[in-house]
Amino acid sequence: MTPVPLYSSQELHIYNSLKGEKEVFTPITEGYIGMYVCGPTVYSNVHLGNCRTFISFDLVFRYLKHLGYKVRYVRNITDAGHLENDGDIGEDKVAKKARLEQLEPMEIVQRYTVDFHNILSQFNTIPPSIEPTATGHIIEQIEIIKTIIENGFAYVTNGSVYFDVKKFNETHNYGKLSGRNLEDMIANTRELAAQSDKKNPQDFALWKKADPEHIMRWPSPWSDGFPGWHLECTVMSTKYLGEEFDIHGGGMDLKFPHHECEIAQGEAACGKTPVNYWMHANMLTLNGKKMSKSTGNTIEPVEIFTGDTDKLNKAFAPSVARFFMLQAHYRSILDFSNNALEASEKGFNRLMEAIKALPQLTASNETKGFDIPAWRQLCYDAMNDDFNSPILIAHLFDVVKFINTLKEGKATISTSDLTLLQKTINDLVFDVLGLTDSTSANSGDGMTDKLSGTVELLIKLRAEARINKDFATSDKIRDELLALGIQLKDGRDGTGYTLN
RNA sequence: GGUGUCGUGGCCGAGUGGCUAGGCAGUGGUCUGCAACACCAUCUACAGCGGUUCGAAUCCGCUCGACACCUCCA
Repeated sequence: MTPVPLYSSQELHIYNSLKGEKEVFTPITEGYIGMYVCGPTVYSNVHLGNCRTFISFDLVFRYLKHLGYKVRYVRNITDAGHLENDGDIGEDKVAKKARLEQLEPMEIVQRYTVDFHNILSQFNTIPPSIEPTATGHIIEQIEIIKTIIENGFAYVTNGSVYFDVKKFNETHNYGKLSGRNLEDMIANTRELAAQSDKKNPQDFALWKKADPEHIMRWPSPWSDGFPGWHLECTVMSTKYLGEEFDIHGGGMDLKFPHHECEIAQGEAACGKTPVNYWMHANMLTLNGKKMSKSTGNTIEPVEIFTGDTDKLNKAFAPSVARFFMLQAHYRSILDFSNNALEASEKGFNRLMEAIKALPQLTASNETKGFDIPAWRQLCYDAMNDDFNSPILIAHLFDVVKFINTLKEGKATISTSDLTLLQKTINDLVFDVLGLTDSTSANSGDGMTDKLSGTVELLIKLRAEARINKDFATSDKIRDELLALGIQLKDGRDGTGYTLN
């Protein structure tokens, strides 16, 4: 009996949040994919939770490209801020921070955009094809508001423009993504919006008139003000990907109201539902609670890279943190902890050690002990099943064992299988998972020729001491090098070393 | 209050009706002057109660617990 995997073909299945189930992925235009992911609001340093989402979609982007699709990946920068309290004051987050620190708003935006790019680059994410900013698309936002008003789904009050959810719901379905229905939402509205400009509490702002002290503002037919948050994604996705596109991603916390509003805006403006496949990446938690800037329950990537935090016992390489995240499925909640990271680091190093041994392997006439083509298929089956990276990684560890038995000469591999193995590892570990070998000496504080020569000399001296049974000297060399972060490794063919 | 997700071995974390995921830790072994490192082997868990079924961690119901969204959030 041959086991029949869930998806035995090469067909890619994606869990579509809109349908609540996995579907075969079919792009609108064969061979091409339009993908939009909601980017960050650049008013503070990114925390690790933010990064998880972008790493999740980096995996998606990488795999789609690996499958041969031409992908246009659009990820915005929210630099106009959001309405902080949709309903009354309407304060812009970026502008608020600017006032507190006496900086220009765009200075804040610049600083945290640079930080965002820097951190994501350390996590080895591939930059999006287009990274548009909200402030760069004010004109387009104003234009689409006009269209929505013309189509009868928005109204103007005191210089602000609101989306008429109730009206929209008469002919469309507001709530189809998040599984809510408007009647329930109205029935469950707790507080009465007494002094609100809105007809209904569910209505959301498309344009907000700015208070006099509000710094970031633009002229519009309705008032000097600023666009509503939900609108920017609709405008930028439509502009660069069209009125209908393939994939829209974002954090689970954006499902409602943000993405629900995007659907409503798209349908109200264009008469079409904008997105075929909605994908939501789940949250990274710390101490069992969602990471969130506002509650202070966060850890910043820099703290992980330096180990300079009481939440960790040591520093961890970006690639280890990335590996840790990929060991969980993107739709699962993942809890961050020192213990979990340490476990991942050890597994990651074991994987990398096996991969480093690949070029030294010699091929034989036939493969014994492992079925490389079948293994490769299992790896792809895992990825085709809604980007199941943890299953892929489990399969990678199966091949690690095989590589180790090859190293010990207890198994053999044919030339063609060895080539296939090397290619598959290269494709999946480096191209798709986007891992990098952080343990090798090419990192910044790595070995210089002088230092490596010195270590080789010490190894030689230690070997002589051991031959003379002068273990006091040999142990001193070993222990003091270890204290410096250089670990000697005695093997059958002599002594090697690694940098810790 | 409404909506939804989830509860898996010491820890992390896959899996959705029968075929013991995987990683880490632990244990046993190989290697070693002793170690460390590395490698091999091993450890049979699915919140509780009831139901459906030949068979349930997986489906259904209830109970308990956790989390998320309903306000800015990745």
